[in-house]
Amino acid sequence: MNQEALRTEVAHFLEFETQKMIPQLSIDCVIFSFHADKLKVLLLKGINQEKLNLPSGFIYQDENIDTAALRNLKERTGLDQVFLQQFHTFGKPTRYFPDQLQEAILSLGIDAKKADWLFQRFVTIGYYALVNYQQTNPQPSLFSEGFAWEDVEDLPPLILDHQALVETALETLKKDILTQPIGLKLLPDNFTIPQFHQLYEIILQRKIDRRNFRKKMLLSNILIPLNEQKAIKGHRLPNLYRFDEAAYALSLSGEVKMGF
Amino acid sequence: MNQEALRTEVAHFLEFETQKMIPQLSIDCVIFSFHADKLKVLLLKGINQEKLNLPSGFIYQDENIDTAALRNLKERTGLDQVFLQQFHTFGKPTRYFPDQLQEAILSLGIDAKKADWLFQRFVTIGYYALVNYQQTNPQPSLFSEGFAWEDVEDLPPLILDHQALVETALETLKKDILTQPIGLKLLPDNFTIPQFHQLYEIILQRKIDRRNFRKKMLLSNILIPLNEQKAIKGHRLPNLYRFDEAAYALSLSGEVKMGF
DNA sequence: AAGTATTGCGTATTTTTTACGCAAAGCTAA
DNA sequence: TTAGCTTTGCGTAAAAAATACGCAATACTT
Repeated sequence: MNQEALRTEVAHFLEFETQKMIPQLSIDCVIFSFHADKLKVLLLKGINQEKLNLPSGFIYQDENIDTAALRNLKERTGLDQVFLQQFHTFGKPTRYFPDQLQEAILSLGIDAKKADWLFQRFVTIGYYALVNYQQTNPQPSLFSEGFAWEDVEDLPPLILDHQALVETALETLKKDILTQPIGLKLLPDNFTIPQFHQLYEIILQRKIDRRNFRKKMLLSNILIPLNEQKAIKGHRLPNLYRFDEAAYALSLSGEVKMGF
Repeated sequence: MNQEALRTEVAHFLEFETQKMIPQLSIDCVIFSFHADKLKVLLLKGINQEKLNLPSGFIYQDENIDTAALRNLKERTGLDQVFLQQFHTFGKPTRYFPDQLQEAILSLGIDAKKADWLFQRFVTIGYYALVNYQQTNPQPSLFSEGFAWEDVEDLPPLILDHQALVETALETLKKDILTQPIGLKLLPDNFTIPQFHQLYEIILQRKIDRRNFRKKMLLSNILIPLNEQKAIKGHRLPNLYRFDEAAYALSLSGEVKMGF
């Protein structure tokens, strides 16, 4: 997008959209996917910014916050039916639009008074999404000029407290692994047990004996064998499975194990 | 408080305080305590309101949201060192100050224009607190005229979505029981195993064999026997214990059990 | 002194988790 | 062709945790 077109869009946003929105409150999305045996998070590159940022958005006055999060997610990924969970709200008093990005906006020739709406302190509601890497088609947002899927175990520098957001989202993912269909939402439709195993090791952040993992998953009856193998070079071919969604849901709805 | 004094206070709040605060964003606290073998939640009675409400508050522009929650909690309970956890943010577009309370405010002779700040849509950040019933000294707030500790299992009608807030807080409490020192924060300093057991049954919402509960807790080493009994009529006297806080903390910090 | 209710302590069984051996399958290199 | 390497798939055994439940001790009531 060229400078002039950007200026027009930003000016329009500040002139007509912001007045329909809740001030000082935003939504940040931590969008996870699983690709090449790694857990990835979608990041955007802000205009004139070195550091990357999470996709963000605002809330219309007549809009439910969950709906706003879904809308933002759709704008950013093109996806309609997304697994989305609120995980935490962040409200340090120093949460402002990054300085460099402020300068970039103003240097477009935007009315500073209008831009003030953006430059106030913002409290942000964090959501995490689980998406299928293959089906996702990321799009940069108004204030960004590119995107990237980054490995959660090797994140580049992020703006503001976005690093903390990702970490908190990961903690939540860890807690939710027994109660949410995380495998179903992150893995491709057809997957192997080793892939599933790898995903668990990343999320739980520890080694899990692969033979015990396999046994437990097979006994739980949530896997439907496809009688096909995945083509991989160098060794025995792993079997492909898909989830029995009903059985998966059932195995999750069971009471949280509490030691009693 | 008489009408005139209330009018003055509300007018002052709207004139001088609201302009230092984040608009359309509030904090609601679900304050739990344990008393007479029941889990209680602190509720306030709004002026002219039939239904009860949770203690609420607002956030100053230069204030961390967690700090704001603590401040509100202190104002409402007099407690300084409180266990407080954010659990969810609620944002239906129809979250407004209750109609009857709006009328009550306006009937004081408050400038309607000023009062509009209060009557906007509000998104609210939910926190839950665990307090020691004995040490708590609840105080009604600006817009309320009384308080009550109500049994979570038998709640009276609440305003807006406050019922949902309590339920979500309870769900969170259930999830947190293995990772947070819930017994320590809710039980009196000296307590019996049957009390602890009762608390667990209420939070987990199911029967737990009392003999297995006792065995597990004693083996976990978090209980220090006091060599005293609690005086209760009608049967054998239960032993009193206090928590070994370090051991309790240690038993919680352990990895979440995930079945692997 | 008998009856009732609750606490404290113990044993036995079942279920779940953990540890780990080993053959099968597919590729590579000699 | 075959030996070697790697990863997958399947199995057994031991350890740990959860569950079920019997029963005596204590304190009050009648």
